[in-house]
Amino acid sequence: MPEGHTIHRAARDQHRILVGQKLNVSSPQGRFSKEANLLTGQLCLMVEAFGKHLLYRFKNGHVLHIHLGLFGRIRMRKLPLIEPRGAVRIRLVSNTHVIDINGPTICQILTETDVQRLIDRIGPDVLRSDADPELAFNKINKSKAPIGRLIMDQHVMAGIGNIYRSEILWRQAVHPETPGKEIDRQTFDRIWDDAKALLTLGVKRNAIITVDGIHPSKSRYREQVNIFAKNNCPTCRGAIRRFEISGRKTFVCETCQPLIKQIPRSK
DNA sequence: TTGATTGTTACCGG
DNA sequence: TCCGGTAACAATCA
Repeated sequence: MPEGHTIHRAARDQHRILVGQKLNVSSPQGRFSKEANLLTGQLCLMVEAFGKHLLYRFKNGHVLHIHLGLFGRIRMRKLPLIEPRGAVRIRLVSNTHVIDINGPTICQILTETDVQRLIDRIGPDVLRSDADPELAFNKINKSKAPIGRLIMDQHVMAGIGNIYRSEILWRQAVHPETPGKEIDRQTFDRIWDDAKALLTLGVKRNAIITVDGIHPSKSRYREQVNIFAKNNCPTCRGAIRRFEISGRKTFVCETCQPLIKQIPRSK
């Protein structure tokens, strides 16, 4: 179940394991052989994440850029090597572990210039300590686009995916169709802080947990959510409305997240 | 076999 | 220029 938080989680774990080691890099299906050849035998200096983008920095200046997209996933296990499972595009092997990356939409080598362009392109990442929420608020504050679109727009702020958007807005009692410019600073801060807290928890538990005080489910899907793909609101038991924003399913409890009407102009 | 999916980008028209 | 819609791509599972 890859998503923003999983990527950060992977970055953090792999950071510990890959950094300071020369990696054996291969492309079991041959699709990224060129990238693998450029990296194999190179010393890994750093692994970091910007939003949902993962960067592996190597001593020779090459940067491996991975984005998992909708279907990609990363698996890490201890040696010994086993047969690649599914469509493994690239395999990173240290002296203790193997990391298989399946189905990324992006798997490429970047130069430092490319990296800077990437970082400039995306908004502040709620999970990074160097993130400046001001940048996100300034964009939201000027936009009449719905907040449900804006908080998931990685150019505005980075890290939130489709499940978290419905969950965060429900938790903060904000209707997803509220225009960005009607979100005041205090409300924005609540959204930002909640996103940060939920994504941090997600990284820690490696599952999307948005219900307070609950642990990952033991079932196949470990997620624990309030309204995403649910029929009834856990608070008021009312029906959850589902509709699309930016072509993605969104969930809202119209009772607990009323759409605040514009204040009529006074004459 | 079909449909759905925790994402992003390019492109086009208004 | 900005905004919204659509297609394309990716892999897996029920």
